[in-house]
Amino acid sequence: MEERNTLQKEIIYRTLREMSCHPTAGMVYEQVHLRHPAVSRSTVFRVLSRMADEGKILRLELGEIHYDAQTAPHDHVRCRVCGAVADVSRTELPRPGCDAGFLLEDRTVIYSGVCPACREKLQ
Amino acid sequence: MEERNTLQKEIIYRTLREMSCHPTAGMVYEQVHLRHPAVSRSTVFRVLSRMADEGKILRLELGEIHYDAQTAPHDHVRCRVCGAVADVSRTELPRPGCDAGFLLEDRTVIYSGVCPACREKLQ
DNA sequence: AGTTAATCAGGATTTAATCCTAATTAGGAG
DNA sequence: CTCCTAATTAGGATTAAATCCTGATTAACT
Repeated sequence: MEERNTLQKEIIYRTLREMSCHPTAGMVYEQVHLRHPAVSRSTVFRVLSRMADEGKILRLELGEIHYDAQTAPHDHVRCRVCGAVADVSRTELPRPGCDAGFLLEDRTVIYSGVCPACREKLQ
Repeated sequence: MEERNTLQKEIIYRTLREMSCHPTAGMVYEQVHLRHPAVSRSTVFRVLSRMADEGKILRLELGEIHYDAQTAPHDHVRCRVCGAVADVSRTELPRPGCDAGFLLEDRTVIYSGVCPACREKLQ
């Protein structure tokens, strides 16, 4: 028997799509739990992790793992003040001269900076 | 009173410098503990974290936090098979067109790939 | 040498993530 | 439609990195 379509998967995926804040699994669980208290936390963690393995969503490791329903190529920026994560357009990256003999397959670019809201507060 | 020079800091920093594997705090503690069993785990975590805050060493977040005594500009690659981390030369990165209103200050580039040893095993 | 605030040891605590097991259920076969 | 079975789930236990706490220690200034 192959992959099964369950209500839980549907709920979790739809919830993630509605969250534009690049949430952690815990944050997704909180949202899901509001409307669907019967869905367990294990299920949220497991389903998100598997969907990321399958490439249906993106997994972002920033200390804690964040998820992103937007799978088109893009990079990320994290606010060093409040921790907010946002998308930035992807830039071309030349191959590094020294690669230590690794076969390079993919790359993750995370910018660090200050988000608009925190820029105001710092003024 | 300002920062103090302690034997523990000296030991931890020298140990990190001798480890070229981009260790986690736990891995540094293991090494330190072999020769200096009186140094506590809290101290290793605290000292490494503070040194990273001060810019004396680099903090690398890859799920777990790794440290790097090499502070000259460079990027990193992680083997997706065995988890090994190595340095790669840093490439210039054009500013992204869309930055979501963030003030961009820094960036982290982590390549994913296969290390030389795992490339052989996969053959 | 005395003073004091920075630092430490050691253990408790937190928290994200994973693991475990019995119960449930999607989806194919008959 | 009903049965079957393997995939999935709920819920709690467990793991492991990281942080926090408290009393003891100590670097470094006077």
